Amino acid sequence: MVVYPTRDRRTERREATRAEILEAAWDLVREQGLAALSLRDVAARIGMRPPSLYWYFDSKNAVYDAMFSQGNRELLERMASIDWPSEPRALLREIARAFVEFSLADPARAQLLFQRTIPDFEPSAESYELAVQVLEEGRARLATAGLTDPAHFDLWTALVSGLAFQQLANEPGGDRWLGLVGEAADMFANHVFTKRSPRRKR
Amino acid sequence: MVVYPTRDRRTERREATRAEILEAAWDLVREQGLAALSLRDVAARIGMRPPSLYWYFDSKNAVYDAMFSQGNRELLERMASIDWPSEPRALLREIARAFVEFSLADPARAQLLFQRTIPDFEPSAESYELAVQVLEEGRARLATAGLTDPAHFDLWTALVSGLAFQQLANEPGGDRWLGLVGEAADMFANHVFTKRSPRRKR
DNA sequence: GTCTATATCCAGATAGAC
DNA sequence: GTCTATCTGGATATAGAC
Repeated sequence: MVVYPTRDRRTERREATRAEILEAAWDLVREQGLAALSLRDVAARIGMRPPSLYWYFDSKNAVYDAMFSQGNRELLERMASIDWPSEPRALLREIARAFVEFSLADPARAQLLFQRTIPDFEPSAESYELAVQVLEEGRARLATAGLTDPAHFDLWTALVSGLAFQQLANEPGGDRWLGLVGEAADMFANHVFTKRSPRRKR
Repeated sequence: MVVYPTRDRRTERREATRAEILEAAWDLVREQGLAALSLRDVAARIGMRPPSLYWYFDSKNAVYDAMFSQGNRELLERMASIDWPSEPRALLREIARAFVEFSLADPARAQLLFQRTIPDFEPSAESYELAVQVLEEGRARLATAGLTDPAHFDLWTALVSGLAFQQLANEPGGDRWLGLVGEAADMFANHVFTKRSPRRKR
């Protein structure tokens, strides 16, 4: 009886090369901007000819798609690795800080994950699923602080992403908005946790 | 004695054609995305051959630059045309609403003005001056409500642009975040207008 | 002012040899 | 798996005729 190996060395090697291609692609978008990515440059960086990349990826957008899912996975891992405080206000501050720092750490990645700026690219269903998961876990984390109002969650994402993108657009590498994360989280906390006398509807 | 006309019809015609080119460029970026703009398409749309555009603009980035300054001028006009309430909280709500509506009205324009997403494009000194003016007038308007803390202004721009870009990125054409403008402005107002007992520094 | 013709370059993608 | 050769199309930009 023939015994087949359980590890598929060919598949492993293929995955390793795919990873190498993606690493080169990340380097390039970090250096030249997300939209400036070209398969020629990717191939050159890893010592390949451009057509060879097509053995690993069906198209340029497939590369973007893999980067998109990789970026979302990184965010999920990052969020899962943090020891979250249980006190609600502290929790909000930490979430905001984690998201803003994640964005500032790699502007091109943030652009790919959170903005719609590549003309033809739309994430595949599988990759999009990861983005949904990011959002759902964020929602769940806020729920542990007692925040379950969907509108409050939307307000929260606007506030936090606004800090990150203002920092990136107006002072990349600086900390003017990064330094406001704590104040912003407190402002939000005061808003959602403070019981006020009901006012007239707007 | 020869009398020269005071109106230069040639210059007027040239300016009219420049405006026509820009209008076509706006149409195209609205349809296909800001980054997808090509001079071929612009020329085709107005019944010209691509080289002819170079009589009106030095380069493609010069077209982007003209669009950038035009967009900022539109925002300045829009802001100048509004009859601002004097009551601070109402003022904040109106400013936020005006900015978000301006952004949603033309996503490509908002991308050009407020994000850094075109790899090679940087606004000229003159155009950048307009962007600075937009910011300074915003700062001045908040100052009329008694808000002069620079950090508060940064927090404000993060909050308001965050609403606009979350709307555009996640639900273009919808109103999930647009509908939060009033609540967001109130949250900010409560934050900056409420005197609290001083807390320890963070 | 607008054109034709062209230069130059770059892009994504495929065919098919090895 | 990776290559060479090539297709096809697109881009910005310039030269020079009209």
